Amino acid sequence: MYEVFFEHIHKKVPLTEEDRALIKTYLTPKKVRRKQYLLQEGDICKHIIFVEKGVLREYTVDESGREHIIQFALEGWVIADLYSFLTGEPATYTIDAIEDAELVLVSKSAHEEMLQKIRNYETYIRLSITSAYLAMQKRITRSTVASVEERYEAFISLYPQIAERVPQHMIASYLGLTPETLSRVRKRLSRNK
Amino acid sequence: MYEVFFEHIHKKVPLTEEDRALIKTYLTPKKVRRKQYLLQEGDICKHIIFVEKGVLREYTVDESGREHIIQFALEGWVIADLYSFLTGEPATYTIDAIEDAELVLVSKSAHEEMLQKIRNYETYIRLSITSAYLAMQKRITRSTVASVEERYEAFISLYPQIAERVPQHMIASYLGLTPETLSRVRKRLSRNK
DNA sequence: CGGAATCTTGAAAGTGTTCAAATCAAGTGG
DNA sequence: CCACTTGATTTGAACACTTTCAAGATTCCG
Repeated sequence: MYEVFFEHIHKKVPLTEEDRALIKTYLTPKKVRRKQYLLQEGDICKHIIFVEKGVLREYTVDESGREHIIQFALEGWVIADLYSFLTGEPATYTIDAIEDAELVLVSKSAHEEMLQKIRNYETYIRLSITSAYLAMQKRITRSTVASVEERYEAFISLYPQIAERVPQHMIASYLGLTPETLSRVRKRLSRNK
Repeated sequence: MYEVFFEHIHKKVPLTEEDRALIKTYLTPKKVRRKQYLLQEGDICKHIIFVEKGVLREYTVDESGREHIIQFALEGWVIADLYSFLTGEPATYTIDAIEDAELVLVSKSAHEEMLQKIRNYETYIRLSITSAYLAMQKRITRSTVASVEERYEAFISLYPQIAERVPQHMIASYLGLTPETLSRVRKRLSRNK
């Protein structure tokens, strides 16, 4: 239990056995089914969610009812409405499961205590958010610099596992396209090969 | 000297006088003129740049020579090609001054030493990058959910100082539009008021 | 098996871009 | 301080690309 979770931390910082044991006392495991919500817009985000197994997504719904996916999370990824989690404001995003999933939850109080008590936990969080920031920055840059074709291909090569396990219209949503446009983009790309 | 810098840190974490004195030993002041480069694509980003006064911008240039601004930085903001700074890889972004500016530089060795020696510095960095992450996430969300008009108005109300001090075509670049389109957007908006 | 979800395709409409030119504002050197 | 050059903004018309709406084909799942 928590193997993927600790492996993920271990990639960023070394953990002593005590640290590890202490951290375990703060964690809550959770299993969810496909389509199950983990957070709904308007709720307060009470946990940081770590994915041990399965796939989640985070998205907003605009006035006309369209979903805009801002993030996927599969094994080894972290997901939350961070703004809501940190401030206690209602969430603007919804999180649900695309596949049945096994998760590890970290509550706000657990998070805060660990930040204080375990220096390596703070370092882990700092490094994680830094990676997330860099990934997001690349994403923004690509969205203005690259063509739709290039953005799709970059997505496929960056996240092949997501592309395999997630329906195409959700990838379209993530890329900011309609499903129809993505379908046509794929057709164009396949013709040129 | 360094007033804005320390004020900015102080908003996130409390600093003892010793911390403050110690941090000062790691800082390098720098003045630059309008249009002067602080980092060029291909160089290695050797410093985190804190803006005491003036305005900087960070951008990439695509194959057809068009500039895409990914970030502005004015008083109290931090800017760098973080990926290049952290990994030592060549920078993909260029940073230059839009106005004459007074800066505070933190070198990589200074940054690393401070992270180790000053717990509050690590916390400050963690909180800063978290804010930057949240801001960027909102930006991505807006870019897919909101209309061009809404994005422009959101920009103006979020960053009125930037709108005042930066030429309009740079705001267009930041928003992912051509200068012509932004000009027309502004016209549409002013007609409706 | 059967209904729901997903993906594809077509035609029309909408929106931003491109290219060119005119106007306006600003900075520089004489 | 003016004249001149350069940069910035605006406007127009044609064009390119994505969306919208509708419908058909395919796949998935209970």
